[in-house]
Amino acid sequence: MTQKIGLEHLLCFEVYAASHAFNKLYKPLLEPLGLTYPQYLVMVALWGRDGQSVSEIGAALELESSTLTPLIKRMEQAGLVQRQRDAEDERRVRVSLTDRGRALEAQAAHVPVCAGQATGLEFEQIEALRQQIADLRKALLARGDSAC
Amino acid sequence: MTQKIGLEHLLCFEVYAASHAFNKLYKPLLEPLGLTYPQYLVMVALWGRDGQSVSEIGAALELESSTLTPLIKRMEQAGLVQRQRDAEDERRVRVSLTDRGRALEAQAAHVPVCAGQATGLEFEQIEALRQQIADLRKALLARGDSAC
DNA sequence: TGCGATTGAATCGTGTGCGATTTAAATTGC
DNA sequence: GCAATTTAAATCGCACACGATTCAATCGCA
Repeated sequence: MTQKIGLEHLLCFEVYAASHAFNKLYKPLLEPLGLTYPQYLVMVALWGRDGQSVSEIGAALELESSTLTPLIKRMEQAGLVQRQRDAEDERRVRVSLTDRGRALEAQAAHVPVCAGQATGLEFEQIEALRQQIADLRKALLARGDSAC
Repeated sequence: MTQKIGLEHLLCFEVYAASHAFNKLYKPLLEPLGLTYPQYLVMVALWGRDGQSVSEIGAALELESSTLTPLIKRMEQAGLVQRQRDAEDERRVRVSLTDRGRALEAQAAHVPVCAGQATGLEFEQIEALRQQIADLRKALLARGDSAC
């Protein structure tokens, strides 16, 4: 017979649980900044390049507009970003940082440092693991359609 | 200055995105079984040991009762499990498989095989990566409270 | 024995996530 | 130059996920 597989042997479950664990770790770090974890990722994207469109942010985060639109609207309500239609292409909505949003970058500088420490890993180990998971993610997305 | 960090260098983001990628991969595999991914995890737990309480399932999956209660109720509606108060301790709710729920195990046997193939990794590589992420998860949960 | 503390589920409110659909704007074909 | 198609956001419905709270059952201990 094929070996019965438990949760403790599923890579997918480990990734799922690790994702929740990161979320729990970030929550108290981001709460003082008034950010949720996905909102923090949007901020990281915008700190890297301001004025991206919703779909560009979606490409960077691998999220759909149906997820991002309400999320970004909440960030706009919080005064962190501004949304405006692109004059060149009225279909696009550009998201740009407010002064408050820009100022938050300095206040959030410690966040990735804290998170890195919490992993209990050295920088090189983190990077190596990150790369392995990045390769895994690419494989999953590529072979997702070719079923089995 | 401290190096500005982008999404492409954050381990947490990679895990977050990989979790979504797994979800996308599993969706078409589980759809024919009438299961969502978290529901599938509950089934795996119950196939391993039937009749667990909500909190035991929660411990295995690292989920709260506020997440599991409605999820399991949906599974009950679908006729996969049955919920009943424990006679020994009326606070506990035991979740047991129905015949249909038990029968689903055979129909789902290919799921982890398909997922394994989609990773593009050999069994030993999967297990090695799984172990690394398991260690990471434990570190994150352990150091979460000791802030920084 | 009795009662305060603890435990196990459930409930509630908020915030993701996504597939399907809709709407409006831009692009393509002919 | 205009109809058909494509593209970008937004909307809608559904299903997690969690913290805070509630409620009932059990436990602990004087």
